[in-house]
Amino acid sequence: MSESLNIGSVAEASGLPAKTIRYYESIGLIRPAGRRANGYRRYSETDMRTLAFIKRARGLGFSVEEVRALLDLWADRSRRSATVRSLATKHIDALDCRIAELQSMREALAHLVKRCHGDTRPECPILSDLDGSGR
Amino acid sequence: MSESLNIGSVAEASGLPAKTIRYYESIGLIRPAGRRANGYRRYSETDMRTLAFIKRARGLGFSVEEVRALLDLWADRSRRSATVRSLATKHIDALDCRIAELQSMREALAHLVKRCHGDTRPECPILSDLDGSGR
DNA sequence: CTTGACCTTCCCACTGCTGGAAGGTTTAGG
DNA sequence: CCTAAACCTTCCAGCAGTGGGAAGGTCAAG
Repeated sequence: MSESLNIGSVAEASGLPAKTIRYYESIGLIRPAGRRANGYRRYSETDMRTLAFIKRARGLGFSVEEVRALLDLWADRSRRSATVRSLATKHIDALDCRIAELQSMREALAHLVKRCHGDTRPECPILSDLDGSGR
Repeated sequence: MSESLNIGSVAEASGLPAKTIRYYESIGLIRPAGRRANGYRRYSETDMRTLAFIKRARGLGFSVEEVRALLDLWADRSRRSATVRSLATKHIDALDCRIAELQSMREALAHLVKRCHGDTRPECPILSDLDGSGR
């Protein structure tokens, strides 16, 4: 067992495109993969777990830099859970911020749409609002 | 009146950085500004209104391409308000989509944070979840 | 006359990939 | 045995939407 895998196999297994894996290697997010005699990258089960970790962290919206920090913590047996928690909490705040921003756009726009007839006439409160001749 | 303005003045008045205004010109979002004898860009009140329009549309989260379409509609006296409305509605859908995405990240992460002690010990449900050894 | 605030163009950096070109390798089928 | 497909490799370029900064021209105040 523990047969080593080509990039296509880890890609499929981890859910990350091969391109993305190479990219992660190029920016030093993961260690350079070992190579076979023919130059192909060789991955282990451990590498696969790392990639799956990254995929999940990205899925929670962590930036690549944050993932880097999480990977360090993951590897650090003497970490404090408080450090991880604070990183996560900061990220939640950022998400809340972004959500609030989008919601306020959404509300403003929904309000304008409600007042637009949406027919064949050119009069449109959406455009009126945008050009400052609001109302 | 109608004195013409330098880029710095329209920038301040419209709220868009001068860099951004030049960028919008370079991608053809706005028409190339006229030039003074010394090569400086020259802007009119009309240009200012256009820039303010763009700024507001961007503030509602419309992409530059969407803004391009909105500008066309704005200039089109025979437009149908239905066209504008449908563009805006599509954008609201996109916002809703993005908001839902961020909220589901937020929820998932908040759930993990709640279960993390956040103390000096290394055990951390956040990392456990990320590496797939959840629970 | 000099200083500083403008303006110009240019090119690079960022985030996080994604696509494509040009080429080497391996494998399955005829 | 040959070919075609499906892998893999590297490198280069691009997306959005700016921001930063270099290197230089211009203009108004003191």
